[in-house]
Amino acid sequence: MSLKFTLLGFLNYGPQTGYDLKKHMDNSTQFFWHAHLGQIYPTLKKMLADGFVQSVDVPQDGKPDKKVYAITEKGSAAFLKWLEDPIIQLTPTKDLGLLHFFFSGILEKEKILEHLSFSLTLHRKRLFEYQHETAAYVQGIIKETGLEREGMLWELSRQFGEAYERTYVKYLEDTMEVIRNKMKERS
Amino acid sequence: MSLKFTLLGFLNYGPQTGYDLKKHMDNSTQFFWHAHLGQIYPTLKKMLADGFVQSVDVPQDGKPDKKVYAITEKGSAAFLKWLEDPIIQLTPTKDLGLLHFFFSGILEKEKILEHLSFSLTLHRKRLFEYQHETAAYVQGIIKETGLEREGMLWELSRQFGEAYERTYVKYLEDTMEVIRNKMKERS
DNA sequence: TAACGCATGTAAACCGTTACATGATTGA
DNA sequence: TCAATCATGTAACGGTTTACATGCGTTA
Repeated sequence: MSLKFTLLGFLNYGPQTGYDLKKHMDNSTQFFWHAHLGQIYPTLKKMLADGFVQSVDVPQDGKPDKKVYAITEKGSAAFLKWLEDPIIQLTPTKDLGLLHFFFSGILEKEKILEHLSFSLTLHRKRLFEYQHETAAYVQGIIKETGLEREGMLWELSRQFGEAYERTYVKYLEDTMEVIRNKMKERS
Repeated sequence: MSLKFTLLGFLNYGPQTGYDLKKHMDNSTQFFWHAHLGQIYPTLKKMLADGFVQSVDVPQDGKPDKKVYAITEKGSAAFLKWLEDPIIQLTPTKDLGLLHFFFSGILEKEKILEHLSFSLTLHRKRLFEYQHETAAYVQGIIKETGLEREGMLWELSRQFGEAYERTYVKYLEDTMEVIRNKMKERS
């Protein structure tokens, strides 16, 4: 249900192919909504059948044909309706790393610290990505499109990601200290 | 695949029914791993068939019969193996609220602020839950079980939830200020 | 008396990932 | 020459939610 609105959201900026949509998602919504091509193509097909989008086949030479999708009146209306209604529930979170940590009581202290350290590496890397690659991409798109108002929201969304990873990194650092200093060795 | 390990993790503390497992999850892992009974029962059945757990039927009066599951040697070994291997990838995040915000450029400023304010209410409530209900539950379970080492990890996991919601609340407050002061009205 | 808690389960529907299949062009 | 990029799609599988079905006891 939400992938549909994600796709409508991007198509609302202009006509694109499924392949383009995937790339845009990978560069922006990736960190709060992602999808694989194996899900995107069938979803677009269904949206076409339901009249939310139209499509035009564009032959290309040296490359496979493109199927360019554009949002319809019906699609626009459905998207606007979705935007105007508030999101009234928190999206349930899943985090394998935390689950793993939660159950780690039977492991040795050193092993727990090793796992936390690995997790820290991953989150530092992600934080760096937000601060550099993602930040640059957002600025690039803003200049390209000239969409100042939208651009502000894109940049603020990126800032959430940055704040989240900053918190995660700090948490892992602090937690490692606590485990190191306060946890007893296994008996 | 991960629900299996979640269930093994709880069964590792002692034999329980599917219904018990659901309640424990709702009170602890809920915020980083959750499941419905409609998924838990079939998963336990499969784990039984695969030899990871055993079960005993316990008749009760005035209440339906219980099916109490216990972890087996094979289950223990599989769980320990899972614990010892590091989690080498970040779990992809989904957050409908952020997705919605990301695409809100065509809404009026007031509407965006309204949505953010609603989200803020939800996150403040969740933060409060972490600080009170969840904190009390964790302390209760630690006293009940006397598991000091495990208890430390349960409490640290709760603290992640608290830190996360604190960051979220601060982000929403700051973001509302930015929108209020810096965003142009729709032209 | 209506709702909630206890307790189990199945079935349908839906969402999401991975693998398979095709095939030319471009860059390392 | 190998990998990546462009471009589309299907199929199999797996994970997740929701609805349905049952039924007694307790509490509001």
